[in-house]
Amino acid sequence: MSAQGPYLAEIAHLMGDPARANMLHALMDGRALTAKELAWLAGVAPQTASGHLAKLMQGGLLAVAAQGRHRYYRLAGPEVATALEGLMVLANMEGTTRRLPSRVGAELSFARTCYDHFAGRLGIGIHDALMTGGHLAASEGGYALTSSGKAIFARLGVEPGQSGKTRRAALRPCLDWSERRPHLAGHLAAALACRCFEMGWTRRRKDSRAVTLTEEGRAMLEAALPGFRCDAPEPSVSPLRREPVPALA
Amino acid sequence: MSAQGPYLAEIAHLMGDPARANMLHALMDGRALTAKELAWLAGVAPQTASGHLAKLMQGGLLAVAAQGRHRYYRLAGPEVATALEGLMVLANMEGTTRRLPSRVGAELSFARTCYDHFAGRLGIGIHDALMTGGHLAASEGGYALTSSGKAIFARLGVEPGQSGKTRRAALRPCLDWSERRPHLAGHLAAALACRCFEMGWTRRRKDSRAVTLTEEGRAMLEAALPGFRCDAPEPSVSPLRREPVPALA
DNA sequence: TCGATACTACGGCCCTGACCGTAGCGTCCT
DNA sequence: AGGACGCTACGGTCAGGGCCGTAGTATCGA
Repeated sequence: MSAQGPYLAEIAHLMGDPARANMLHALMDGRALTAKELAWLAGVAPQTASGHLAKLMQGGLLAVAAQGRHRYYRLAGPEVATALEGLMVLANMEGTTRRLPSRVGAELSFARTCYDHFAGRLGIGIHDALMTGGHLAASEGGYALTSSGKAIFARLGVEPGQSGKTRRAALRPCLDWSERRPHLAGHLAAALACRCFEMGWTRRRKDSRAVTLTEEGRAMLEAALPGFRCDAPEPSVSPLRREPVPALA
Repeated sequence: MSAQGPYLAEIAHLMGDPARANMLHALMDGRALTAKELAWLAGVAPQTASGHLAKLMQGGLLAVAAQGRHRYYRLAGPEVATALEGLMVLANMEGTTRRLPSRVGAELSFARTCYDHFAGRLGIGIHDALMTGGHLAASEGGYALTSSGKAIFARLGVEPGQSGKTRRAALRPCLDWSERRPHLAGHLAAALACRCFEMGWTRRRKDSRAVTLTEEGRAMLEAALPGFRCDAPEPSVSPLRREPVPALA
């Protein structure tokens, strides 16, 4: 039986505490945050957060970079984000009874970052436009760009460069937890997202993983990506800070 | 922030108990097991198992079918298996310190079922042969078969039938936790596995997710799938029942 | 050099939840 | 009908672990 169970439980147990889950969720946009920020986000005292972070480190889920008197924590790698996404798919689907889709922040389901790439309707719009345009080809473990796809990326300022014939696919589908359809992950997707932030086509919100698509960004994507569409986000009601809504009872 | 954290933690917490993790792991081959079998596999008394199963049901991770005085539990859906796979990737990778790959049962890493399709080197062999042969094309969220791919599946006795233009891809990559490379999932992969069991090309082990590739099965796959290769499993040392090896300290 | 800040280490409180005992209900076999 | 079996419900016990208090170490700014 290879004794997988216990290890599986070890990892899941680490993610199964509300405070730690909040921290991991906050880190899913790929940024690195300080212990204090994470403590605040998780809703616990810094001492408590420190203990949680130590456990997550020991479990190999986080990596840390000490910089002066700050310690910046980030997810240890894309596999961690992938695993979390898998759980979030369940968390959003489980028993139609609870968690109605409407509860998901409108901005968040419109566009957000997923570790290092775009998710939400923006991510899906990009995926679909490339797919229906025939710019994606099957490749080891995911997609590769066809020549027309490479041209599109080049036009957007992302050099598809071979990146050394790596094992992992440059692009791969990643199931979107809010839309329940795939968007694009992989290092080319990350490079595209990076380029979008760099050029001001998209902007990060301050205290959320939500992303804003600027007018210029929309124009650029529509020009470069025939068939791209991505309906505007509904006007937000309230930023809805933290203090999670009361559990289901 | 959309209060994802708490829900995420809820699901992860369910998976984070050793007994429950063992149950879920045992169900990952897609079969349905009775409460008593699961109790035995998890190493707890039936009363305890019953409680765990109720929790997993309420969490939406399991589905149950009552048949006479037995209750057959199974995973609620492929998403659950996917989420578990995501965690197992972490569990096998985490800190090179613990869990050396050698600990994974040789038979298990050679061939096993992953929910409803093949994983391990067998699954990867199929994936790679189709991929390098150019039998896969990119498709919404995964792969589709090219015409040559359809011919191969037809030759193996699997009718690729459109299955009604569903949203989900017929084939999609699924990261293999033992080999750390993708194998094929999706309903066509499931149909292929089903066909292989049906024809006696593969056989299930009794108390393990490991799968045996018969001589006939190997011959069939090599004949139908140009480029297919799948090295034999190392002779197993001992079946290594359960009683998980002592934790890392 | 001194204080402020960021973080971690330790200790004690307390609650969640895993466990199994007994008991009860429904189903199958003879 | 009677007994065996599969499963679940309930109650008591107990350990694991989350929480924050205080205290200690390292870094930055003046």
